[in-house]
Amino acid sequence: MSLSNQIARMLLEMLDTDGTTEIQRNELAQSLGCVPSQINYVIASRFTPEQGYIVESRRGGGGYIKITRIGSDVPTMLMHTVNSLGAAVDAATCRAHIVNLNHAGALTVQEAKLMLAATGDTALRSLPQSLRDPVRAALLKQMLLTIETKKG
Amino acid sequence: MSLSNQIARMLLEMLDTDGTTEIQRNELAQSLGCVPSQINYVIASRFTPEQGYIVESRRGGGGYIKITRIGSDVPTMLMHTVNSLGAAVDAATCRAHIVNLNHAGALTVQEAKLMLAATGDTALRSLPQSLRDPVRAALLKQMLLTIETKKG
DNA sequence: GGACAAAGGTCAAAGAAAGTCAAAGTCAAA
DNA sequence: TTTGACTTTGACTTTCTTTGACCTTTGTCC
Repeated sequence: MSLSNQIARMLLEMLDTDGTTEIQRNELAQSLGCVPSQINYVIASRFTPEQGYIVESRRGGGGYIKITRIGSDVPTMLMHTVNSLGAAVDAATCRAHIVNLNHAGALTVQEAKLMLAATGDTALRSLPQSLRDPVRAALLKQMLLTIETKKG
Repeated sequence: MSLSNQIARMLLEMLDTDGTTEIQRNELAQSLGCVPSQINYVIASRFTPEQGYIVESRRGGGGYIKITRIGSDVPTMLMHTVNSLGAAVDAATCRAHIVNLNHAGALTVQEAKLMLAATGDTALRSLPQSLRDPVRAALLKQMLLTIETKKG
């Protein structure tokens, strides 16, 4: 297996946890026994926007390279989530959906936070238990549809 | 993490209380174990007007450096709105609040849309009339508090 | 008012990362 | 065997950080 492939695999593995990873170019190159610019080559050839990645970096002391995987098809994911929602959803499941969509890049941190605030038990505590989950489902759907409209 | 980043984080933390902070350059530098001019560097590179900060200072005995976050009245506005909310709020009033905060620059368009989606009658239609306005108020409060946390 | 001390300000040099690019190497397909 | 795409390498560039020497402003005390 080529060196580039090894590096790519390693990066891919790091990305697996939560779709994002941050490296120090020189450090990684050293640990792999290659020149630093090799890392650039791998990123340029295998982690392009076309292939679904966003790369940010910073030079100078404390510099870094950050790679983020973007969700394959955001509108589809959103629609999928909306469709998978029944007439009611409990707080934990709802939270999982939101966190998931955020990690997949379908929701910004800000959007996710707002949605968590709206669908959390704190906001719905005035309601009798029996009504919370249905309202939560309606809220989540309505908000996801808003996002979808924006991005679709 | 680089020294500059640490200093920036520290300053940001100090700002969190009320959007303003006053430091003694030499003292802070000493406590961080860096040269005083490092503080200037951090301020020049991360607390510019473009990034929403005003910096004032004074030399000589009793000198200081004061950093103020612009738009620190946004949290105030949000808090004001939250405080003005009673235990219930009807759809029209709620909508007015949101539109208002958006025009005032306290909410982005995206945030406003999400909040409108969550507090609109569509999302709450499964609830009996008597429960809608209280829930709406709780939702709005909870979401505004989220925004506030972000920006305060 | 002048001298001195106590702040903060400026700037340029050195250091630390990452980026670029072109030359050289590899390898499989035509 | 030639060609062309893909890799590997390293010299050089650009950007950001750290440091220290020197400057300016302000306050205090004769």
